[in-house]
Amino acid sequence: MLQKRTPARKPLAPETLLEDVFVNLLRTADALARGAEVLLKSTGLSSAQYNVLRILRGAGSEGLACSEIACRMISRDPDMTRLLDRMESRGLIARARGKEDRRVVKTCITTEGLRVLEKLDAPVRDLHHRQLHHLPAKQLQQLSRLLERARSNGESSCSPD
Amino acid sequence: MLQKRTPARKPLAPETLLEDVFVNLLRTADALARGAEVLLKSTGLSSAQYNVLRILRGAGSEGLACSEIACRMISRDPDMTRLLDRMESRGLIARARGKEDRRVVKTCITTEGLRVLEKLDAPVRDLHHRQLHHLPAKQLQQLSRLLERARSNGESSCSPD
DNA sequence: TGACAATAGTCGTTATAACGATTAATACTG
DNA sequence: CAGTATTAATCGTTATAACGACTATTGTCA
Repeated sequence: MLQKRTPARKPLAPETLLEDVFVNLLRTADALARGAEVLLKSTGLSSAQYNVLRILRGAGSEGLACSEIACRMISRDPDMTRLLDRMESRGLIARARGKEDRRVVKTCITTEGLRVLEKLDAPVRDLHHRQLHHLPAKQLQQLSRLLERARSNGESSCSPD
Repeated sequence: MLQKRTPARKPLAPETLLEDVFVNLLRTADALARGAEVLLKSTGLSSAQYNVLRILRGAGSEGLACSEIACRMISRDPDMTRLLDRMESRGLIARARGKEDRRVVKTCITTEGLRVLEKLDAPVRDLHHRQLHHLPAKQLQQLSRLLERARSNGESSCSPD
């Protein structure tokens, strides 16, 4: 484990290493996200809307508060209200004031929302496969683990899906 | 190298592995990008504008065509014209029609743009350090390499900075 | 050379994002 | 139990992004 096996793939530039990681992360994320947006465009969903639907499907039938959705999202949206407004007007979600705490608004996915989501499940799996299948499973796990570590610094983690 | 040393950090779910990578990539990128936006907010630059300035500083003094900038950007912007409009009106860049091919518009960074950029150099390095210093160099290199591989599928690579 | 296609960039319009201030309901505190 | 702070969500406004259609310049080829 400690034998000198660094393959010197890059000249080990210590100054630009952090920046390389930063840029590569953003570039790769943008490339993957763009693929997803192309796929979603046919349904008229933005990736934020798709993400909300996924979160609501994963949550129980009792629904989630606005702020809970916001904090579970992949890319945080500062104005959940109007994002949900648009989804409600398309019939994808339903909202209702909470009974106990009348400040909160519980949001649920509708059957229409579920239907739209289900039609996307296979294409999305397929997309991920096309995007990432050229990496062996071991490297995918390594990557996933490193990514989690990378953001383990300053992020308030909400309870996962 | 082939001895059974998988530490079983995760139950090796083969179905959700691709999705995990996808979500972790987007989440981590968002976390890092948000830090950068906070830093840039004091200067009034968006991250796209900052990225353009970096690209133009890296390019020679002869400037770059609109489309060249677009294709080197981290997150592609579909409307370079108005992005550059705003930067020009703030005096950060200068534009001029090409002499040989009068279709192209060459864009250069101004001394004002360079000044703004230089004031950000140290804070940005510092930010990257704060965001990522908890990972040892070896893991950072691994991560960088895996990210490059991950997007080596469907992306048209422009000449790097 | 003259028609047609390709390329570079611009612009009109609509929808969305971003920022801050605001309202409403609940929790705390003396 | 009144006053203040906190929390949840909404709204007004401005700027930006997204999507096409459009103009101008250059290349291609019969």
